Amino acid sequence: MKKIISQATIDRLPLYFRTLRLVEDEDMQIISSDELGRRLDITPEQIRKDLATFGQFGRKGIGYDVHELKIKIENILGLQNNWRLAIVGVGHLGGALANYVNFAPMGFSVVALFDSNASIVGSEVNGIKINAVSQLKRIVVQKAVDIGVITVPAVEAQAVADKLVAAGVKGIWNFAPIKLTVPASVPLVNEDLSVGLSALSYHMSVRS
Amino acid sequence: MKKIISQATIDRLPLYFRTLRLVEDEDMQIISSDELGRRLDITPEQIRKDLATFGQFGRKGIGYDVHELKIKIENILGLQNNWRLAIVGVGHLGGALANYVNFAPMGFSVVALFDSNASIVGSEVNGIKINAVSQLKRIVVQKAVDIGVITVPAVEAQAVADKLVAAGVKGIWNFAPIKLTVPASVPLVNEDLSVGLSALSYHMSVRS
DNA sequence: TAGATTGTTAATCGATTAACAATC
DNA sequence: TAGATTGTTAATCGATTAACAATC
Repeated sequence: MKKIISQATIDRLPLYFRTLRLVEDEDMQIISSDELGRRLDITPEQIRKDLATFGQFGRKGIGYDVHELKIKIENILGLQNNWRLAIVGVGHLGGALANYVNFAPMGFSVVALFDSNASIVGSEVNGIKINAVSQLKRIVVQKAVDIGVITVPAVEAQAVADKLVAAGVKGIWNFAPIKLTVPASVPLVNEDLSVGLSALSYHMSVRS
Repeated sequence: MKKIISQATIDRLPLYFRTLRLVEDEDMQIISSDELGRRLDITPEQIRKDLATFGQFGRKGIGYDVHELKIKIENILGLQNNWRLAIVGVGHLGGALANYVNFAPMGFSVVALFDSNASIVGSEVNGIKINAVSQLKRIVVQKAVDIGVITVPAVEAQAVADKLVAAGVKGIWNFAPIKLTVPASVPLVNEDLSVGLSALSYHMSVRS
């Protein structure tokens, strides 16, 4: 599974995955690139190209087996690993993520919460206890956390990232609006809300 | 301001904007593409290319005026419009966005909340009253809402989008994991958390 | 068979990187 | 002046689109 897949393709795979889950629930057995494309506003050529990147398992003249393709994409994305998340920073956003219902169908589960605010340490969110950040390393190891989610203010984010890396997480999902520096061995994805909102503002402006 | 700017460039502008705000706070007057690039992990060539898209206002041998560039990017992105947001769906995520502190420095303000759950209608979040969805059109007009933020479950998202469009919003920011159909005249930006998290999963998998 | 649809190659398009003249 | 740095052109790289043979 070491084949290089372009980031653009990787970013479309979860859309295919989600749609395949939906059509599987509709008891559809086979789907064409055309139908999949219609449901996602992506050209069928693009979809076939993306899928061809990691093998050929469509049937000419027929289409793709929905279940088989779903499992295949799940494995390409590594979702079958059932990654375990720890959220650092249980403010409004961290709390919302601790309750986020769309993680489960993708195989992610939140197993630990951390906050530096002593007044909320010890309480629970969605049945998960909030721990002090001082306990981060111990609990990350104990709970076998794979992914650290950073939802602290920007000024604290780098320190949290450092702690997560030291504790041995395998990846970081950062919501703080700041550039983080982590070892190349630890994949980092930034979820920057200001980017999408600014793009929206731009498109609204040029149109008026 | 009708010049076409590539989406890739548009998506980097908010990063430049944020960094310029920071360095302005550090009382830096002038910044080079090199320094800006170092702070963002973007090559200086890329930055100069992006900025050159909408005019020339750097000084050769010197760099860019921090304040001037900040204002320029703010105007390109249309942030000076001080867009007014309405959030539809005050669950965990909608509630978190109603409290999100990073909107204000970019000129966005949340002016209305809506939810279909009668048991929370009438209560307040961050000092903003939650209204019934049945009041959406009236209140969107009354409060001069520009942007509709969709944080309802996927199955309800299209209906909410239709209502927002009918009420006359100028743009939609969608957090529901589903493809929405809106008129081409209404810019739509999807904030899909599963994309980033899946990409993280992928990178963690290929590395192990 | 005829119609449908994939997988793949070739063509096009667009974005990034490199290079460097202009100039502060 | 010499050193620094922009703005722009050219070269490269990568992604999307088009076309179509293969084949169910």
